[in-house]
Amino acid sequence: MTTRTAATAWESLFRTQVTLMQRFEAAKDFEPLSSREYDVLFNLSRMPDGAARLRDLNARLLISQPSLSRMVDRLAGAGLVARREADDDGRGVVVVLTDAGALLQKQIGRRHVRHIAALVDAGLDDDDQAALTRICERLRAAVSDAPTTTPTTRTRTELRSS
Amino acid sequence: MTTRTAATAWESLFRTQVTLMQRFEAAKDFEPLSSREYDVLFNLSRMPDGAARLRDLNARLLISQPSLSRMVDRLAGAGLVARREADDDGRGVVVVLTDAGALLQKQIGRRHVRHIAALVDAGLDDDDQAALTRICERLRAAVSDAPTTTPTTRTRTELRSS
DNA sequence: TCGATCTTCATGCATTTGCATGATTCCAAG
DNA sequence: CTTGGAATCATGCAAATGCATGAAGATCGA
Repeated sequence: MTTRTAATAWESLFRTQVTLMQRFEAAKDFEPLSSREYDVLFNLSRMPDGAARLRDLNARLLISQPSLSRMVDRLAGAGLVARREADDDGRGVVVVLTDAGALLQKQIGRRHVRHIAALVDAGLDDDDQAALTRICERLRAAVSDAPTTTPTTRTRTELRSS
Repeated sequence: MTTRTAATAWESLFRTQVTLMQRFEAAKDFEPLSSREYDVLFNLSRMPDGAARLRDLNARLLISQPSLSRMVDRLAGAGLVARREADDDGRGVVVVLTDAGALLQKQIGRRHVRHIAALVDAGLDDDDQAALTRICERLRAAVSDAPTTTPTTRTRTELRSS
């Protein structure tokens, strides 16, 4: 059955991500930031002007909207990003990478990329690396296009309440 | 340069994981648990007797040891796992899946696997799925074998302090 | 134009997490 | 056997996170 190979593929992908990320965390690749904070700066650095709407940033992260809102507050307090109001939408907030934020991202990024290469090169040859990229991009594109399934409302059981 | 393809491969892997996990979270696949709590039950379900040392469990998760210790407390309070003392190590704690925990894991797992298959099958054919599994396992094995790099002590900057 | 609904973001509050540290137990060198 | 250090887990406490909700602007049909 094909559902088994699909589940196995996802499990391999997920576990591999966990294993690699454990190494990055253990080596403190993202210091002096948390990995999530770095991810915000990294995503901003890939945007046209180092800027993105809060909502678009949130769409690329595994973090809730309120958490991102407050994380941006902290990053802004540290001078790594700046908040601006979107000129085309009165509700919108644009997060911009400051010079200091861009610099810090580059510094961390250089160090981090070296660590990535050390681990990935040790396990995969160039063909495997290219294949991995191609397959992941294909999967991600397919999922991004597909509509989000909204589940029927279920109750979140509180573990402590039993 | 090879460091670029390695970084690209990791970035693809990571972003794909984020995208898929966002879907799973949005669909509330793990209800009534959090994804992290489900991951604990899932990992236990794959162990010989549904049991594992706290430290071994921690080695498979992206969570700190104190957090896992307290999460196990909550899961035990909910009757999904039980704590036992390791018979061969006075310090050790063995976490065992209870019948209720095993049942809940299976229920969530069935639902979750269907969702996985729906997304993965939509983007990848069988060959790609098999290749993805093979490459990820190869990478994970290589990283698992490699020794952990211990960094020089760095200071964690508090964002709020500036 | 008006009103209903959706979208976007912020805030109150409880829960969860991580860091630093402490208490035990295990282990290995002498 | 003893002792110093490593390994394993728990706990105090501050910080970060998520959920529920609110405020305010945008959008769209009547």
